[in-house]
Amino acid sequence: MPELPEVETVRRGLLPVMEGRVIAQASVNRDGLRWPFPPGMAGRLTGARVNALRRRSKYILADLSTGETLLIHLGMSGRMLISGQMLGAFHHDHPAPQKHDHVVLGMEGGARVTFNDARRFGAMDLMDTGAADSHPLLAALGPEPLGNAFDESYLIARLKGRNTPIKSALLDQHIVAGLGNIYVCETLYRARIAPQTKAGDLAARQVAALVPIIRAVLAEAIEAGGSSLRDFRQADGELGYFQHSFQVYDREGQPCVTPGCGATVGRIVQSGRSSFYCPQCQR
DNA sequence: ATGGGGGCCTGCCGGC
DNA sequence: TGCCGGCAGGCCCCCA
Repeated sequence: MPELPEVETVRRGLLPVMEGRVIAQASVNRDGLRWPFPPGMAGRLTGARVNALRRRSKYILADLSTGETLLIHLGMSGRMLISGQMLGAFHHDHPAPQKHDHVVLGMEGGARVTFNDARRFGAMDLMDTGAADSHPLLAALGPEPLGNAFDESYLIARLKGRNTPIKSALLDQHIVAGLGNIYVCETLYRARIAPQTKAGDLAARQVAALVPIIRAVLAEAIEAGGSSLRDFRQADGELGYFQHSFQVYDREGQPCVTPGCGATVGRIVQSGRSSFYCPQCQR
């Protein structure tokens, strides 16, 4: 599921129940997910106030009153569920525990945040807040695509001479942090660039054009997520999954949506991942 | 350093 | 109905 827009949507959904609130009781139902949890994680979370809830790339970071920061990564199948809180006009009681509920944060005031992750590719870790930027998972990340450090000259410099397909380059979190398979497909479709094109073969103006397209694709998805947040207040409390219409992703065999194109969306596999693209529009 | 492939896990879906 | 292969929105690690 979660690329940058989905993670940002989860963060925004968690804000009203977590930011400024104390974790009254943390409970952990297994030793870890992708990696073992840090020693004594439940105890280190219990009693801590969440001073700020931030996002870096696809990671959610909760700065705690204890001087530590909680890192949360949703992996492929991680979900956050809020329960026991007045949400709009509806009150959500605590549902029965579900399979794969791994971590439960009981917040002061009665809300409950449950981290469920079937495939367990997700992660949680704790670090000193002052050293958060040097955490192994964060230290080598490229710039935020919606931030000032990501601009045309940066991307041109990073892609220059690169022999890897542009699809792989944009998926590389060291180059730009937060894009995943869906939004790279959508970006290349809008940019009319074939996913197989070697990154270093693109003209500077083509690379420059990618920057505002990446920003727009992500901003539109975040906007769609915001709409889903308003809807979810009257739905079921599960954060982060929202209906968003894609132009090429997962549309293999369907007609290209570009007016007058008439071609059929294709799919190729690059480094083990599906790339959806229009063979007519994307060159 | 760069690029490609394997592996981690479970669930779901389509075909037989 | 059941079984099986293929697939899934992420990311680390190892190899050439």
